[in-house]
Amino acid sequence: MASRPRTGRVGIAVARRPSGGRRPRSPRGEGERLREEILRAAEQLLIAKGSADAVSIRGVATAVGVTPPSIYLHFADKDELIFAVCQEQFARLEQLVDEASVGIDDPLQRLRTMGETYIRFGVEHPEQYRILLMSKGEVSVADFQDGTMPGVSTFQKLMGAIEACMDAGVFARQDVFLVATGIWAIVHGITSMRITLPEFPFVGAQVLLDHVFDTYARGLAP
Amino acid sequence: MASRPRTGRVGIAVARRPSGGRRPRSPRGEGERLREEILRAAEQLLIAKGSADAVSIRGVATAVGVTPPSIYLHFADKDELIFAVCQEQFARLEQLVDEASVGIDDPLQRLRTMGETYIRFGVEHPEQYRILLMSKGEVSVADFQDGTMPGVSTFQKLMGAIEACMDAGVFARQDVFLVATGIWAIVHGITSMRITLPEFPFVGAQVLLDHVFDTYARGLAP
DNA sequence: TGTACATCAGTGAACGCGCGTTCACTGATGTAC
DNA sequence: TGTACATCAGTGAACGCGCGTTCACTGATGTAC
Repeated sequence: MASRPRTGRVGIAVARRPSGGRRPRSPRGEGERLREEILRAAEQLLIAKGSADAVSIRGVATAVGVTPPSIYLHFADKDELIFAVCQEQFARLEQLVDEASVGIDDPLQRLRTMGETYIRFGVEHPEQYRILLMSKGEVSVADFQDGTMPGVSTFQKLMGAIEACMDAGVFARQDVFLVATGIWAIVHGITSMRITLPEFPFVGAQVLLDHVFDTYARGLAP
Repeated sequence: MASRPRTGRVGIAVARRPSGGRRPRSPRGEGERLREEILRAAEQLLIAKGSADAVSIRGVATAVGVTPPSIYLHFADKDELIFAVCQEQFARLEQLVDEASVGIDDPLQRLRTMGETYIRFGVEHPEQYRILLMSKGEVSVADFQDGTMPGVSTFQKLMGAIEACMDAGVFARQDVFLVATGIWAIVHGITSMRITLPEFPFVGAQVLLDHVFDTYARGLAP
């Protein structure tokens, strides 16, 4: 069998300070600036490397232009840093989907747009999506149980759109939560398939999405 | 924020030789035995750890009862070993789905059974499934392009079942490949959702599967 | 106005660890003559 | 039948590396008296 690098992470060029030099110290009282810069660097590295394991404290520190111990001024340990990055990604996905659906009156069209936006986020940010919803342990729903479980508000918007479809007589009336869960599973399936096997859906991405959406909508019709 | 281990792999008890001691040397001419034992140990470790990164050559060697360099008698490097394990998992999934569908005459029922079997494999072997179809780079379709792309025969059986549904008048006649891709995306979505967010589908797993399948079948009906 | 002191935003060096991989070797078993 | 030799299935020790994390520190800036 021909052997190429697979597990190994090779040849990924990684962000460094443009200057290559050391970051100037924040003025007094603005130590929190560094926290932001660390988050940005960690996010970028996560995208470049594609797994939390492959992101190192040292790598993040170098990218920011600071020494490794400085990271610990703002995050208790590596886990807390990775977790913070993931939280931000969740928020971004939610915001995009929320924004996309406003102002669309046709409820079926609104539903379709939400799905398309979700899938586009996944395909355009595959590493973030992978960390968020295809990874093990790095971030789990349980981490959010106390307080703000992410996606709740978006999931509620999804249920709202479905209910609107029922009100409009486009969907038969049935358990909205069940329908929403099913639709999310489908949208997640398409997203995740396109991320893992980008070469696979020899049928075009849009063709597949339209087919699945139309078929499912037809199945949900009264 | 309360901090628990997330990224870190902790406290996973790992297989060792039952005896704890050293493995007896294979008799002459049967050096290939070790290859099998390495594969079994690597598979088990992959399941226990949940990522290829977390499986080490040294760990595999210890589990087998042999020294690390012995691994290199049978595999060129770590990537080749991980890849070989994944190949076996693919074959197992295929075989299960194939076996499950034989002898079921009702084409719609056959389709449903294939999907259920697929999902069950995923849920019961979450780490293998993750490596196979939710991971990055560890195994890619391209690796199989030369020769036997995995899943092809199973995908063809899926198309066969769909075509039978069309012949029986249960499905409207349309592009079989497109329908098969869509169904696979859906089944993959449910599987992957149940693996990543086992706590999520507060609706029961079977309820969700039935709902999605029935809805989709209805959408595909003439 | 001058100065001792506290605070802030970091640094430098080191810790112990596990990793993939290589290299020269060993000792049992079979084979040729 | 005896023995030199080849082969096979491994071993032991070491390589250089990058990792997360800790610890004592430094030097600039503000504040109290």
